[in-house]
Amino acid sequence: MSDERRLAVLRAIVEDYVHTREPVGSRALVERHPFGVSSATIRNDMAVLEDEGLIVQPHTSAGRVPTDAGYRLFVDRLTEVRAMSHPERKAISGFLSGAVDLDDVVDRTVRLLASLTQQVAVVQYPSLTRSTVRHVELVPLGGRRVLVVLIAGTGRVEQRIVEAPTDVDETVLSEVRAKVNAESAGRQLIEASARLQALPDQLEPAHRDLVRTVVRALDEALVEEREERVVLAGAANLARFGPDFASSIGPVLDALEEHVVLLRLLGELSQDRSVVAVRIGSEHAHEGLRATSVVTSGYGGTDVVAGLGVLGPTRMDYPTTMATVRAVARYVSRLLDG
Amino acid sequence: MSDERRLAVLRAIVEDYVHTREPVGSRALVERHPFGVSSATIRNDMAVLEDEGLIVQPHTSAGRVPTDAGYRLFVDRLTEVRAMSHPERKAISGFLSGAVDLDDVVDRTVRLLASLTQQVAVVQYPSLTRSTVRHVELVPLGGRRVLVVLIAGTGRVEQRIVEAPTDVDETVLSEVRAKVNAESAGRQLIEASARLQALPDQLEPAHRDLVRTVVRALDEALVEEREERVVLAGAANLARFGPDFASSIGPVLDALEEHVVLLRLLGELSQDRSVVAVRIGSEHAHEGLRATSVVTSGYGGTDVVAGLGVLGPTRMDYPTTMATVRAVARYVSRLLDG
DNA sequence: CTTGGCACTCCGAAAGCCCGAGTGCCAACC
DNA sequence: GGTTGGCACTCGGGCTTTCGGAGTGCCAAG
Repeated sequence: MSDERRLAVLRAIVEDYVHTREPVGSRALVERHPFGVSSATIRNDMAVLEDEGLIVQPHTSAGRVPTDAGYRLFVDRLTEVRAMSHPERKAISGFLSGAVDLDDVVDRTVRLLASLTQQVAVVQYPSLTRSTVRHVELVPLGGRRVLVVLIAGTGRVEQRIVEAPTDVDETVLSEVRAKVNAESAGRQLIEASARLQALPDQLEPAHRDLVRTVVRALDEALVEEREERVVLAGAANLARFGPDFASSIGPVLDALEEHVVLLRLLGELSQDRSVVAVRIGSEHAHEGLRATSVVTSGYGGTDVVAGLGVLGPTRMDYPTTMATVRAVARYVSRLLDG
Repeated sequence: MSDERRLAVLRAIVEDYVHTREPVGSRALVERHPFGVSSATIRNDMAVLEDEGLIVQPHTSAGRVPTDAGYRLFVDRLTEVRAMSHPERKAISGFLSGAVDLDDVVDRTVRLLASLTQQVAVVQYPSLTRSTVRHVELVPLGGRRVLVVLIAGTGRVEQRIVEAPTDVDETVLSEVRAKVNAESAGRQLIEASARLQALPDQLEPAHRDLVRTVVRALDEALVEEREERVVLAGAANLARFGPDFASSIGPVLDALEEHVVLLRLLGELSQDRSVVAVRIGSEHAHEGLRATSVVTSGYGGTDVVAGLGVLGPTRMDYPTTMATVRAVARYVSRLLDG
C-alpha cells in the first residue's frame, strides 16, 4: 500500500472539504481527482488514515472530515505556500503605501488582512523593545509632577506623568534630561533600559530620587507596555464562517476581547519573521479558540518586533491564507524599515 | 374603553415578553397581572394596540410581541428609571475608583457596563473640547522636526511630530513655547484654540511660520481628534442574545467595527449629560443596528464631554439598563471631575 | 363595556417513512 | 500484497403527515 498515495488522498480530502464544506466520500474523491484507482482502494486508504487519527467520519455513512491532526500534517508536509500574483502584490503595496503614520499603517494592515482573507485579522503594535530611543523629554507640570515622554525610532510616542519625591525646578530637570538622553538616545530600548538603571548611582545624591522615579517610568514605558496593544478587524466575518461555526462565535469573541490571549498567541507563534506559523484547533491553549485556526507571521524592522495574523475556522484555505499573511507581513516590514 | 388599562396592557406585554422571550397571549396576561377583567376584554385591548401599531402577532394564533413603536412608548411614558440599590452603587464606585489613569478609567467603565448589563458596552473617550489645557510642550527632535505635546486637564496627552519650515533652535523654541503656553494654559480648549489662531500675527515675522505650524498641529489635536476614540467590550454577549438574534450578529459586528457610526450615535444621543437616551431598532440610521436598541448617556466634567452606552436586542430590560447606564455615567463623571 | 362561548387558524413537535450516500468486508483477481 | 467489483448494512436527513394546544376574532347576552 503506497504511503504516497495515502497522503495524496489526505490532501485531496482537505482540499475538497475546505472547498465544499461537506464530508467527502470515496466516490466523490475518485471523480474529482485522477488517482487512477477505484473507490474501493481509496476506501482502504481512508480506513488507514482514520486509524492514524487524521480523518474522521461524523456519522456512519457520511464522508470523511479532516481532524486537527490531519490539518496539521497537511500544513506541515503537503503544502507549499503559494506565491502571490503580481496584481495581488500590487494591491497590497498600493493600499499600504498610502499610510501617513504608524497608527495608520497598523490600521490599514489589519483591515487589509481582514478583507483579503475574509477572516478575523489581528495586528500587534510594533514593539518598542527592539526599536531605538530617539529622544526622551521631561516636562515640568508644576509642583512635583513631571511629564516623561519617550519618542521611539518608529515614531511611536509613550508618555507618563510621574510624581517626583520633591518639587522639581527646571534647572535640575534640564540636567537630568541631558543625562538621560546621553545614556539612551540612539540606543536600542533594551540597552537604554539597562544603562538607565545604572544612572542614579552616578549622580549626586540630591537628584537620585528624581532620576529613579523618571527611570522607573521610562522602564514601564519600555518594558511593561511593549507589545501591549493589538488591533482587530473583521470580527463580523465570524458570522460568515457558516452555520456549523455559529455555536463557537460567543467563545471566540470572548477570546478576542482578551487581548492578553492574542498577544501571547502572537508572541509564541511569531518568533521568526520569515516564517508563517499556524496553530490549529485543539492546539490552542485557550478553550474558546479550539474551533479556530490562527495563521501568523512576525513583522517589523531588522529584528522581529511584532506579530500579525488572521483567525478563521479550522476548515480554512491554509495555503492561500498563509500566502496572504506572509505577503502582508513582508510589505509592512518593508514599509517600517524604510 | 379605558385608555389607561390599554397602556397597562402594553406595559405588561413588554415586561412579560422581555422576561419570557415568547409572544404573550391574553390568557397568560390576565393570569400574571391583576387587571380584574377577563381575557376576552384584554383581547379587545390588544386588538386596539395592534391597530395602533404598538404590538404585532408573529403569526395568527400566536401571542403578541411589542413593535419598535411599542417599546418607544413604553420607554417614554411607562417607565420610571429605577433607582440603584445601595450594594449596586457600591459595586460600581468600588470597581471604578481603583482606576489609575484615564485609560484605565475608560477601560474599567466599558468592562463594568458590559458585565452589569450583559450587553455590548461602548465608551467614548472624554473629549478634549470642553476640557482645559494644562500645558503645551515643544521638543526639538533635531533638524526641522519638533514634537508638539498637549497635556489636557483630564490628564490625556496628545502628541504630534511636525516638520518646521526651517531648522529650529532651542532658543527660538523656548520663546514660542512660552508664548503658546501664555495664550493657552489653563484655558478651555476651544478658547485656547481661538487665541492660538491669532498668535502668529503678534510675533515677529521670523517666527511666524514656525508658530503657524505648531498651532496647526495643536488644532488638529484639539479639534479633529476630539471625540475620535471609542472602546468596546462585551461583544461576546451578542451570542447570548438568543437564537432569534443570531442572524443579526454579523451586521451588528460590522457596525461595531465602524467606530464612526458609534461616535455619531453617541454624539446624537448624548447631548445632555443628565439624561439617558434610547434609540430603538428601526429608529437607527445604520441598517446593521436595526435589530438592536442602544441606551446612552453623556458623561464627563462640568460640561458634557463624551458619551457612553450599551447596545442590546430591542427586547431588552429598558428600565434596568437605563438605570445602570445612568448610574455608571454619574460615577465616571464624578471620578473625572475630582 | 364586559364576558363566556365557540369556531377557526396555524405553529411546531412528534412520528413515520424513504432515499441515497457511504461504509466495511469479502472473495476474486493480477 | 495490493486492487477491485459486489453486496449487505447503516444511518442521517429530508419529506410528509398527523395532532394538540395555544391563541385569536367574533358574537350574542349580560
